Amino acid sequence: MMVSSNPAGKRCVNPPSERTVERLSRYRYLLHELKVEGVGYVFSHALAEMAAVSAAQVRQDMMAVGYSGTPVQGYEVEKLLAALEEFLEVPEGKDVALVGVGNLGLTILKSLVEYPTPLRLSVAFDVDWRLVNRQVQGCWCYPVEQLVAVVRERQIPIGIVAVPPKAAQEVADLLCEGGVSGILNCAPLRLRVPEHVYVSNLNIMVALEKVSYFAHRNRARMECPARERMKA
Amino acid sequence: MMVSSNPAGKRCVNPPSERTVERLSRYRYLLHELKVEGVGYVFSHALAEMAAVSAAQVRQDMMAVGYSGTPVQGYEVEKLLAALEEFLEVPEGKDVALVGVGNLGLTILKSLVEYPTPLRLSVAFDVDWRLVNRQVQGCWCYPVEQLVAVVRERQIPIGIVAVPPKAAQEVADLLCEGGVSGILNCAPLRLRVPEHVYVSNLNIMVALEKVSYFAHRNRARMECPARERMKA
DNA sequence: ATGGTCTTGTTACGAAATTAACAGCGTTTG
DNA sequence: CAAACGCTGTTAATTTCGTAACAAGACCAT
Ligand SMILES: NC(=O)c1ccc[n+]([C@@H]2O[C@H](COP(=O)([O-])OP(=O)(O)OC[C@H]3O[C@@H](n4cnc5c(N)ncnc54)[C@H](O)[C@@H]3O)[C@@H](O)[C@H]2O)c1
Ligand SMILES: NC(=O)c1ccc[n+]([C@@H]2O[C@H](COP(=O)([O-])OP(=O)(O)OC[C@H]3O[C@@H](n4cnc5c(N)ncnc54)[C@H](O)[C@@H]3O)[C@@H](O)[C@H]2O)c1
Repeated sequence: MMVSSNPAGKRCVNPPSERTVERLSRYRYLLHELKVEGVGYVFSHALAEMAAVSAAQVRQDMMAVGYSGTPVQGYEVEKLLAALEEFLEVPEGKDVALVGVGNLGLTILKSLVEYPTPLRLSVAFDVDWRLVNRQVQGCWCYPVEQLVAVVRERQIPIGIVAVPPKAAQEVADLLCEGGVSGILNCAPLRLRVPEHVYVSNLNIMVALEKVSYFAHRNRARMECPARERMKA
Repeated sequence: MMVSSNPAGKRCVNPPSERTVERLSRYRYLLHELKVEGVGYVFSHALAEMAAVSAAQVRQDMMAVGYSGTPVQGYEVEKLLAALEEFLEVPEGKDVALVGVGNLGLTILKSLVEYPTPLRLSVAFDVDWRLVNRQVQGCWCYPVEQLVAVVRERQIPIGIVAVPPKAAQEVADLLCEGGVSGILNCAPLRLRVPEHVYVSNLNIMVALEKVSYFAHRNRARMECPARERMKA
């Protein structure tokens, strides 16, 4: 028994899926909120309610983390939060580089400073001379020509691509050359990167069109006996 | 044979999953790009490459749409695009209401006007008196007090919640009272809505933390024989 | 103390989604 | 004209995912 709780090599057993990690990230945020509110313990079904998942899902996810709660009192908020933070920990470092300080870039920059995450947006890059060589929201903005050097020097492991689509691939190449191992891509195209670099794509429009589709569909569900969904 | 191609009641057969609709939305964008570039035909594996999915996945998705390509030439870009647009069509209307014209709201507003989608951001709402009763990016911004009336009057089916977390539930209640059937929620909490209202949550931080986790994990994959991924 | 009532941890099952395989059919080429 | 090739449409298989069910354990009331 007691899987996935070996102190050192935890990440070789039971590799969690992307979905699982997404949920763990949400749990972490919710637990942070609970801690701020002074809540000491939380049940799996309460956490499930907050995260819009099932209680069984929460418990199974906790199994992946390796944290055990006490049967009747539930999970101790602080302990579980600490366990999650350790599980999501990045040995490589918590620094993030933002490329493209436009509308979206600035939004991300601003929201990262107030979001409770170990990740820290350390540096930003842009081509616009009006934006570079100055502090933006407590984050220094370099000209993009210095990207490779700075990212390599500071060993920044993660980059955010928030530039227009035409410049996205070029910027991604620079980030990879600088040695990042993960990229959050906000441009609506597929980035071509070396195999060891992980890429996640973010597209608000896709999310919006999904809402559009299912909004209509859900309303018409009384005339068409689709399977039940939205269980709350 | 020939499933899911009944002209009128298409959406009662083979209900597509959320994942499927997300992919269809991406295909639609990619096909739009191809059309602009003057490309006439596209193969399933080419589209798959662009969308970062498998060719079999593309073909199966096309089956859900009900569009058939020609065996050797592939899919006709314009025809397939039209089929996708018809499939994703919303009989209720294409109007979207944005609530909260702050950093994120403005970003969405600006990017929606240049993104090729049938959805149109018709109206915006905010509490800030400096933002309301004027045009923002070609979109009129009302005070939030008029939300229910305007949304109901214009029968707007979709709302975007881009306000601070503390105001999110309140705003969602107003949207539901106005009669929307779908909400894109950008606040990091679960909205409580009537059962017939579809909600999709968007959280950039979760995406970023996912990148953080798997970035580290992928780089260490040569010492730990995880299953192969990122197949390109 | 002890029985009852809650929880969690874990296993097993069912559903869903992705991948693989193959038959059908234009197109093209010799 | 025939035959081989290449891509699609569809079905089948596999793998992944989520849920349900249940044994074990802590607390509480009596
Ligand atoms: N994922 C989404 O849902 C979503 C939403 C909005 C925007 N976007 C995308 O995000 C990207 C940025 O959008 P935006 O609205 O912030 O655009 P923007 O024009 O406001 O900002 C782009 C910034 O990138 C900078 N830039 C341009 N070329 C550069 C280069 N080669 N190197 C470094 N910096 C460079 C520009 O100077 C500008 O500051 C676009 O690709 C857009 O499609 C995505
Ligand atoms: N999903 C993400 O990844 C992501 C990223 C950034 C921000 N956010 C979230 O989006 C929301 C907005 O972020 P932001 O950076 O744009 O904040 P912001 O403060 O810049 O903008 C909020 C806007 O909402 C308006 N507002 C406040 N209360 C309102 C009310 N009751 N009715 C109508 N309007 C109201 C404010 O006047 C302001 O214009 C926040 O909940 C934030 O957490 C999410």
